[in-house]
Amino acid sequence: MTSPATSTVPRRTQAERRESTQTRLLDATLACLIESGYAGATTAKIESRASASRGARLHYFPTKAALVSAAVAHLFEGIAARYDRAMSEVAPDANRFRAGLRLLADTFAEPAHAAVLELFVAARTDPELREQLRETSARLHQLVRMRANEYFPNLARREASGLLEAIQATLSGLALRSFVFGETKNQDQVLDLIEHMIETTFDAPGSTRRNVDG
Amino acid sequence: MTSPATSTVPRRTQAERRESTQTRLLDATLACLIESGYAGATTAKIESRASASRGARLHYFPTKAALVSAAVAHLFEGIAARYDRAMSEVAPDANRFRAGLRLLADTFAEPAHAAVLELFVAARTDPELREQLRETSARLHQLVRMRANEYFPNLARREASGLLEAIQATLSGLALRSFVFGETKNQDQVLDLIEHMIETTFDAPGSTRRNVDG
DNA sequence: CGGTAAACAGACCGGCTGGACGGTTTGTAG
DNA sequence: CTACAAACCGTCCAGCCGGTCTGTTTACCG
Repeated sequence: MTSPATSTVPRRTQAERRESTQTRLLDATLACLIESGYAGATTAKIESRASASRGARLHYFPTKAALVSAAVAHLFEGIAARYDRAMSEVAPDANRFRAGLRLLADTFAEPAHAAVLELFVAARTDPELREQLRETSARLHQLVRMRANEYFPNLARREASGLLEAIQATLSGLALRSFVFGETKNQDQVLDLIEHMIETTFDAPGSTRRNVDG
Repeated sequence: MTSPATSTVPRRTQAERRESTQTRLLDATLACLIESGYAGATTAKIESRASASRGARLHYFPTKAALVSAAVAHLFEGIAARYDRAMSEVAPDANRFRAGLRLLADTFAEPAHAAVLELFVAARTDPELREQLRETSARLHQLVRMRANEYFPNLARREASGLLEAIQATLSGLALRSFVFGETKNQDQVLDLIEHMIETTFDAPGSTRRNVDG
């Protein structure tokens, strides 16, 4: 752009280089987290995977905590975006509650959630990381709640208060087992069951509410 | 026993010393796991907490993996025993399903379960530990299922198939959040809700079953 | 252009972790 | 009471992890 390409190097601008290196480092951090766990995600591995030098990483993230913190934000940003997009793509004619539940289950099942799991468990014994996660996870939770209220307004009623938390807990628990042992055979069965239970509870004639669907 | 107590030392037998040291090491391993997480549970910390020397630990557990493996068995043994005892103490006159659920929730909330969590997550990226856990956790799961079938036979019916897994997943997910952030305020609310949902689903007049209670 | 600062590179070091290993104490059998 | 084995002790060492630091390249501004 600013000068003729005298060499094979594309001659990127500073902002481009900066952005590229940072993103590579953050993505590499998450990949290592998923692949090797929190303890196994050493700075050397991350730098190597990101094709960045020790100095480069240090230039942007002076400490490992800073790197991981930034990666957390990066991760939740991606999860929120994907979740948001998936929710808005739910077919309006189909059983929306069912579709929404499956979509949520899918986001909990994707590999990126393994990184969330690693970070949560690591945060249990790391105050600094915990505070970082508390804030970021609260934001994500609020997004989920907003979307849920928007798509399934009846879930916001007090009779169903705690239902969203219960669903998240269940999906989180299912994800834990599947991540460790790769057991997915019971997953659909369990999903069908809780779906059935929710519909029975909140659609029953004698119940306080008519329908969980929006 | 074999000789007069010439000194203040109780003069323990070999088997006693052996048992004592091993138990101290295993308990210390679990305590460190709960307190510092898997990565933070170093052999030095464990030895120090167990008041055992490096050599003593090495004598019984040649490697850290051996120590952790033994600790896993020790842990699940304890959990199973406590769980078993708690289940058998459920008052037969009270609402047994409700009591059983609360009891199960309690076992998931106790600190020992934090060690389970650490081990599960560590096992995700450690094949050796994973195999060790798979077997042990399958045994525990089977115990829970047996007790559940024994106390609440209606849960074993096919209409409720997967309910036990769903409950375990939910409690596990709730425990995760509470261990990291210490949030317990929503816990009772969620418990009430799923209890209500289960009763509504399986006690409803139009339902296939009458009562979840035994 | 030329100079400055940002982006990047890699050698170096302190600290820690876990294992090996020779030596010491304690229990028990003959 | 003595000899052997099990239980136990603590130092040493190789390897790794993460951070500091000095040097080099690249982009941008005047």
